[in-house]
Amino acid sequence: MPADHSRSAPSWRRVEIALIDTARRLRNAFDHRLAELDLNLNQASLLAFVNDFGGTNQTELAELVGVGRASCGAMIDQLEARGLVTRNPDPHDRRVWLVGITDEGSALVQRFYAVDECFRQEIRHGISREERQQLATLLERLGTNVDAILQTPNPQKKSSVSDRSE
Amino acid sequence: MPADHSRSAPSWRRVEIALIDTARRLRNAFDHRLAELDLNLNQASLLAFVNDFGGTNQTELAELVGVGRASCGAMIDQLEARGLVTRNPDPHDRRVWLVGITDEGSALVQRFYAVDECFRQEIRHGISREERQQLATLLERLGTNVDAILQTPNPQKKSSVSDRSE
DNA sequence: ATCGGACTGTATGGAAACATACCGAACCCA
DNA sequence: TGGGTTCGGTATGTTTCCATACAGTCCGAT
Repeated sequence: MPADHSRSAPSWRRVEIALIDTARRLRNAFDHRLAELDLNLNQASLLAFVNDFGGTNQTELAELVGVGRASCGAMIDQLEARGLVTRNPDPHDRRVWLVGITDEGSALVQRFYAVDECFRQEIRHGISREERQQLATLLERLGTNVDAILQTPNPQKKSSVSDRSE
Repeated sequence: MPADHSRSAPSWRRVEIALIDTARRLRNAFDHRLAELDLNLNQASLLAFVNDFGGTNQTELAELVGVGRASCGAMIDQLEARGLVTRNPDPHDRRVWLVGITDEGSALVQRFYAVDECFRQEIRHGISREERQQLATLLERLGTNVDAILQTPNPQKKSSVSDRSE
């Protein structure tokens, strides 16, 4: 536990780090609760997306969940092996799989919703709706700034040969 | 990029998920910038802690940075191999290493501070000091709730064989 | 003095995610 | 009708982290 932070807040350790740290613990707590369903948060998210949206290809799912295409494929492998989702060929494009939910998967999503509801209730203890709204707004703006940075090549990169064709 | 979220906000996807997602991108952006120093965020944090606090044992460092002891040891191995930190025996306890910073490490921390300053400035674009303060407060409260959950054994655990003796 | 418990650091195996490279399929545009 | 480009999915290797188990050390109770 990060309990005693008497020496843990030097000048450089500010909100951004706290956000990353809180998110990590939040994810751990989420996973902890979802262990009951033998799912982690990403798997549960994927499952819920498939449940809500029906036939979805893997690349889109990867973007929605926030992982790479390879990782997403591996996740689908696992869920498919457990009989929770199915891969159906897209009649219009022989490259893509349309991922669909099974009855069993759908049932598990319902249980996920229940766990999620309970979890969220505990997490939000002492935090008002307005505050959550503010939080969402701030996160949105932060995300915008972050994306701007990620799209910047880099101030000065020092990775060996900087081969830029233009 | 999570760009087009036109279908990415079903009923269950709320603030908590947005927080985790934003934190992930924030971390990526941070690492992206720190690549210039051949450091990731955890390494930089560790280095800064050692720089600010001097002789610190590994377990304490692990808690401060927010990783396990084993991971922390591995990180220190790397930093030590690069001549950025040193392991000195504790005269009072032969189990512990007191991790100290080298001149080279201290110099790198200064560069880290510079990168961090610049990064933070970009990240905070359009976000006022009061809003950051609010954000910090909310994160603090969220963290408290999360810790409460993590300390709860679990509602109903179903982890196969919960063997105690062997 | 010594025994058991608690703690520090390390070794090991495994999970999750990424970046990269690749193959086949689809698309585009002459 | 071709040929180059783009795109979906997968294979591969690496990185990072964790959980567990272990050896060495300290400390307190007896």
